[in-house]
Amino acid sequence: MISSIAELIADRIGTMPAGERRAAQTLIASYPMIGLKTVAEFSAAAGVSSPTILRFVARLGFQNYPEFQSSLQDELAAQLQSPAIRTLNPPSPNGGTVSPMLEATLENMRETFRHLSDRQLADIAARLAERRGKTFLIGGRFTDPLARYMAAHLAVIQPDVFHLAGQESMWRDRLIDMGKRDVLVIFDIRRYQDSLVRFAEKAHQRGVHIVLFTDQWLSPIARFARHVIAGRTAVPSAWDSSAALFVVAETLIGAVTRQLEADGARRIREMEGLR
Amino acid sequence: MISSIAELIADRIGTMPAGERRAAQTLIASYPMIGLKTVAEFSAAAGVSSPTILRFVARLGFQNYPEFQSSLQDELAAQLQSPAIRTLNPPSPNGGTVSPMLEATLENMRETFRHLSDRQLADIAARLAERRGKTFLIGGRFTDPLARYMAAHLAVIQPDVFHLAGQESMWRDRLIDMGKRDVLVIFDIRRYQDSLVRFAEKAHQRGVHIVLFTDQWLSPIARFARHVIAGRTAVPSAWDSSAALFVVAETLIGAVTRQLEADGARRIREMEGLR
DNA sequence: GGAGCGCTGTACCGTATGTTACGTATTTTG
DNA sequence: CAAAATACGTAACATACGGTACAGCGCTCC
Repeated sequence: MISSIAELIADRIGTMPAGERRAAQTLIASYPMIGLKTVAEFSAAAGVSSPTILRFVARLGFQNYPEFQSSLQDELAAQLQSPAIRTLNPPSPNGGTVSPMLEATLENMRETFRHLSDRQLADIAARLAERRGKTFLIGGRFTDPLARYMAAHLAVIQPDVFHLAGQESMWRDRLIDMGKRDVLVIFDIRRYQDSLVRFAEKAHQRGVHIVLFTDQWLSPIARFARHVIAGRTAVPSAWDSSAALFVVAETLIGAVTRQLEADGARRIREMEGLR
Repeated sequence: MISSIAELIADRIGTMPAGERRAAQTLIASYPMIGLKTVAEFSAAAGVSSPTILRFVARLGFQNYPEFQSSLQDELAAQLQSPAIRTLNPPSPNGGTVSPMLEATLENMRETFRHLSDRQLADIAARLAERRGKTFLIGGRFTDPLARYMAAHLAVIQPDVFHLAGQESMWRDRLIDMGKRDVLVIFDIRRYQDSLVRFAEKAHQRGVHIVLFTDQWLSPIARFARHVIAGRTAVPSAWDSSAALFVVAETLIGAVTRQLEADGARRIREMEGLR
């Protein structure tokens, strides 16, 4: 079975004429970067003419050059998605069935935070901490517990934190209370829920500051969101994993808490007194 | 020092207008693949117009789009050359405040799973999968969302799954329905809630099979529990972290699902038909 | 050694791509 | 609340890119 273009080339390089073989060798030499550049650059690097490159690509079975490039990109994307899990985590002590799940989850978290800057988290935390308006949280079918989790914590350290639960009609009515000064935190991963999208759109129209927790494919709500947190969700299971988003949520909770403490919020001091 | 385009974006995303921010978020979400495609595809994926994409790359300091793409390609090439760099993220590129939190969380998970045998998880999963009785789930003040999360999933793949919510009196009444054949999943971490302990004790007396998710100091409920999952909760934050327990819960959900599929559960097949 | 075949490059073409100008909408500021 | 500034998209534009026709060259095989 041939799964990569590199293998495909290795398989057919024997049957190629001299010029195309040079093209093949050049591509293999710095695989796959040259293939992502233009035909002209490729041909120059290989020391052949442009048509030879195109004939080379055609021989590999591609209809045209862009199709060939897309294929290379897909391959790269797949490679980046699963960044050689083996090479990373210490050769799991448990050889059993749980390990793959844990390994994938750990990797998801690293990957999620890699694409998430301190700056971005700090911005969101700051927005949540500045008590100008209200904070609303809502989630989808499986992610609503995350919204609840976050709401439960935030509600302790600041007033006006509301988790939107129950029927769609229930929270839609709450839109009246929302305005420019308010923040709406939404959790939405595949399969994205229409009701949430509609809700987000309406809130957006009212000028609500939307913070979206979603997966790497981005819920359509990203259109309306001021801040988007894209977490990795793929695990070897029938279900998607929300663990990475959960950790981001906890991080955010911690950051907001620290922020409020730094601001010397009266509420925090009073609360410590109550314990 | 900014070395990658991703960091560059993270640094400036705050100063970008809405449209360009969408472009930035789209790129980050599936970094860097979208950036290698055409402006038209990029703009479509981000839901903005082509000029916005170009303004976005211009703001990042590139003269034109091809230059931006070349830069991305160089970055990719460097990454592919030395996959080691990818893996050793630990020398945290984020010198900021999130890393310690993430590191601690990852370590908590490893530590939690180290003390958790496959056997133990398999036993619990088996107990949950064998449909002799009902499954009840409940949690404490901050962990109840975990109970909800697990209940939401289990309820999809099997009947008689109940999340106990609301007032204490509410779920205490449900005790009448519980018996030897039933399973009660409890989440309880510091500070342990008396109400939960009392509830667990009563359930135990009725012969209910108790599965306890708790922290490393063990809730008093451990006395009555048939299975105890002790997760690490310590993180550099004002709050305890439930992330490790969350991951265990997801693992368990996955295991139960697999088990039921293996059993060829009628319900699973019917459900796939309903989609 | 000559005829035939196949490979390769030059030159040209059509088009898809990146780019720019401008008008409208939206937000910000006084 | 008005006016200015900024941001965004539509549409027209230019270029450079991929694609193709064709001619020359070398190679192979009679």
